[in-house]
Amino acid sequence: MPARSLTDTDLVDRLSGLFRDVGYDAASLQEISAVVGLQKSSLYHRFPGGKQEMASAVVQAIALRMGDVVLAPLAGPGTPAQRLAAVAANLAEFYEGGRRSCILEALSIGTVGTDAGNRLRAGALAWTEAFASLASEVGADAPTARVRAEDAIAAIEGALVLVRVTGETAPFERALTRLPQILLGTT
Amino acid sequence: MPARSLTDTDLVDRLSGLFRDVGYDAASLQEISAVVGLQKSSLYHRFPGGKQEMASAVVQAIALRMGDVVLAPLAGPGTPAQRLAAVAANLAEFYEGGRRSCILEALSIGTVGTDAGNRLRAGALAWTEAFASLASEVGADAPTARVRAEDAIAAIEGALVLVRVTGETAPFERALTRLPQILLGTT
DNA sequence: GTCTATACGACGATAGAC
DNA sequence: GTCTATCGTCGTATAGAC
Repeated sequence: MPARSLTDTDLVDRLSGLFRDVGYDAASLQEISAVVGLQKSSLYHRFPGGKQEMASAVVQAIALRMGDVVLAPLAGPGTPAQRLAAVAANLAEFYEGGRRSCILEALSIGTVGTDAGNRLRAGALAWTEAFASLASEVGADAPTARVRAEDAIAAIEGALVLVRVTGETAPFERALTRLPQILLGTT
Repeated sequence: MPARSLTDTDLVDRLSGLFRDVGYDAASLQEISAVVGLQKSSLYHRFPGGKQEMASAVVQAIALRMGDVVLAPLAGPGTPAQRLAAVAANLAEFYEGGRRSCILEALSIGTVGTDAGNRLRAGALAWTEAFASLASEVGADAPTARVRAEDAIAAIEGALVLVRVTGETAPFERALTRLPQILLGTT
């Protein structure tokens, strides 16, 4: 089989960056082509389903990435607070201090296909369950744990929106700082 | 002067609905034309600056609307808690229980022009100051008040994102319920 | 002020050479 | 697997009749 000029990983990474920055509909194939360094027809060779399949692959890749960023540290050793601190550090890096958008938000509006949409929902659910599981660990009952998890994710997502509108990153940094309060009930 | 088949208010209201639902780039002139019931050329008569001017007008109109929804009740009579409850009720209606997106989020991604972008930032600032002013009223110092205001808005925006992805409106309702805690420090 | 008709470039997507 | 070249459609925007 002929060599790929770009690994699937690199390809999807660049796609992710673009979709996170401009959303689905504003990401034209022309711009995608420029960003990844492949002609449009080559993109269709990699993604026969076109732009919608690219979006779907991006969501899948980021869901996988969130496994490393969120799920893995939570399953690791240390106290709940220590593990959550590791997650916060990872999130700060993943969102580049709040300057990059979340795919949950950037790809949930517009003409994205059902495939990517379903994967987005699944990703949100997985994230929620991971956070909820940590809350349970420190004594919260199931409904409370779920509420805390959703509130924590909402705090992050909302802060990212605020940062994008205002240009000020402080709200995002605070959202990460407040994670223990929201999730563990630490005062 | 010839009669308008549609008032400016009605026109912009319908534009707002569409932009809130699909964002800027996915709102084609064809769809806009169908939604407002005017031909594309008539839209250019009303908005010589094209789609970007439509988006700008939408942001301006919603900023005005937020005056009634948020600023006015906060300036009215009653205790801070009572006034905030009125705001929460208005927000529940404005966002239709979480099923409609916020323009701050829907129009802050993609190829929206600088005009709409500047108005978005101004709107976010006005909202922040209104909330911060309420927090000050119950004893928070200026920096704390601002932090509380931003956290409150982030909680709402994040909940709206979560609702759009998952279809569950509970996080949004909780965000409104928690407004007093976040903003007034009520436990 | 709204309409029909149209310009024309950009869009997503495909064909076929290498 | 990537490329050049091209398809047909839809995008924003305009011209000019009424």
